[in-house]
Amino acid sequence: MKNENKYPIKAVAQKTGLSVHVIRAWEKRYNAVVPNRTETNRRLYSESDIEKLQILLKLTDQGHNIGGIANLSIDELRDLVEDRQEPRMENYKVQREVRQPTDPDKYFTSCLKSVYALDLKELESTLYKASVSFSQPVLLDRIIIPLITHIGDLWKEGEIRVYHEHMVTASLRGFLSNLIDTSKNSESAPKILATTPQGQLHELGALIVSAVASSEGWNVTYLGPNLPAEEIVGAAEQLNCKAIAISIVYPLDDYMLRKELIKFKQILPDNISLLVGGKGARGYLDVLEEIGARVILDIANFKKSLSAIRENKYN
Amino acid sequence: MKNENKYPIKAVAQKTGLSVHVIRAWEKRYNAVVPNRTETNRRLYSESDIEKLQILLKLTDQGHNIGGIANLSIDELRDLVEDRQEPRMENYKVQREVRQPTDPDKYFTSCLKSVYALDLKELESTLYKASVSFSQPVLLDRIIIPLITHIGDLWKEGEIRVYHEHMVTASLRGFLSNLIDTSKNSESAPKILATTPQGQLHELGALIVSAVASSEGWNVTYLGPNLPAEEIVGAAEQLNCKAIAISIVYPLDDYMLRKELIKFKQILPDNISLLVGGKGARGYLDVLEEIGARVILDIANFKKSLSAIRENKYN
DNA sequence: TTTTACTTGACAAATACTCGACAAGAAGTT
DNA sequence: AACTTCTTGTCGAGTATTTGTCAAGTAAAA
Repeated sequence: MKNENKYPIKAVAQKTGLSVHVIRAWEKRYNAVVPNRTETNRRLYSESDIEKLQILLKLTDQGHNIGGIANLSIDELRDLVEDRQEPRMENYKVQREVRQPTDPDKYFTSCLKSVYALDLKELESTLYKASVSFSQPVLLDRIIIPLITHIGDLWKEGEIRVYHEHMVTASLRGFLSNLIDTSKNSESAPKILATTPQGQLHELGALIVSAVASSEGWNVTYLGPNLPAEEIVGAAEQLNCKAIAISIVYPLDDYMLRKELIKFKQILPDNISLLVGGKGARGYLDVLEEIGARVILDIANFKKSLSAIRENKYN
Repeated sequence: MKNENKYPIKAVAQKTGLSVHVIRAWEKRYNAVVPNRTETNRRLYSESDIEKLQILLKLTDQGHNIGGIANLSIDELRDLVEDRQEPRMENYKVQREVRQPTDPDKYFTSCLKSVYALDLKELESTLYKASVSFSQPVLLDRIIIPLITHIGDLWKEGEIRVYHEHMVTASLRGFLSNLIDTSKNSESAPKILATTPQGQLHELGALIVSAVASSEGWNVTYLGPNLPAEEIVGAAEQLNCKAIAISIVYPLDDYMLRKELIKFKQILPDNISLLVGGKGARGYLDVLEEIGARVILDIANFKKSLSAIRENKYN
């Protein structure tokens, strides 16, 4: 058994939500928890000390007076805790069973309709429903990505107005950032940074990339669109990222963007991979080759590159 | 296996957010991290050195005293780190709502720290906790709005880099769009559209506006930044909005923006109110008067205008 | 030369410790 | 209902320890 007296009083206070005053008072008055001390008389608590304090807090919230329960053992305390009602599994089950196997395409067209109608509520609730019915890959591949590319096409052809595109972006951004959920993947997962280079205001591509990378177990930081090369690299370095993913949508050939991309050659460290995707990437193949970037043509391709980088075949 | 000792102390300071003084002090006093040296006695840190320092910093924020943890191994340290993701709701809600340092300022400074460290996870989890502990107005007035204005100031003074500002934007956007939650307010609630005019890429102001309006019971459609006047009005008309809120941050006087604003005079229907806010709005008072816009100076002001419009005293 | 990094020693602010006191509320008594 | 008494969270004063910061002098780099 390890000697686990590792927590100073401040950490205990933060973990339990008690104030340091109260922790000391409980010790002095009732010997609720008597921690070991360092040579210089500082308190050092063990994990079970903390657990006991947590239970005591819960019990006092439930009406017990601290003086009466403080000197009980952990086991005795546990018996006192009223267990709250069980999680409501039934609800979930019912949903699952009732749900009929539907076609992703139906959701897709339904989303599209909402976009035309500028009906945000409808769009979001459809997306939400879809996210319950389908796995994340299906959701991405069959609904969200088609939706985005379709919107992109319509926009280029002038079939829809700018505000349509903005609305979809805003809406999907919210939806996808839920999907990404930074806290999901562990600290130790490899990190990737997603953004678009300066001048590129269309961020949906970068959002897709973020969602895919997240579902592949990466730790994604999404920085929004329109960042200069130095900033992208600076952020990637500070975050210790293994890779940078940038998305280029439009236009197909832009002198400024070309200049912006070339900057990467100078400032990108060896141990960071650069992935470039999006419809617009084709227009810059020569520059991309020169700066040593990987060009991503589709999602499958992107996933492959991710796992290659992860296994250090590259970098 | 390359044992890469390639980071000089300055780089380490930038990556970790610690000062060079502190890094050296930790080495001298506790041998926290003992880097290799060049032939001329300069420190050269490895990646794992940096990682250890980052973990140490996080742990000190979590209440550990540096002297007590500095000589632990990386693995031992990792075990100590709180991976606070699964708040078992029962514990959390009951405890946190009642107890905890109920000081919004603490959350504010804690958020600011996370921004400096580029620690998205930490930032979002702090915001989440704050949203549990405080009412929405307090959350907005005491934490989020100060955070945004502070970031804005730092940015203007060149104290932080562009990617800091982007990170906060991306993160807050996700967070606020949850807060706004389009489906919350009823169909019959008055509608408002929030955005920024063409050329204005800073969207945080518009996001605040959205959050406030939503908490006042409006039905908010957030269209993201950088929309031409025709598009804004077009969208407002199609959505049957009672009001349009646009945010101007910077620069204080821009010819293009002036032109953009004047367009509203031509195309804005009588039954739609135009509200203009943000630090940058002061620079355009003359134009704004001409186009019949309401200038919003602060949040209280904004709320008043909203209820006035709602009651049809105006429009 | 000017800037940056290194070491050492010193200082001051922050933090933790003990003890004692106070006040609001709960519980018991008249 | 009014009055004790008890419980318990909070605070302050005084002391000790911990820790971030800085200055001075030297060495290396630009």
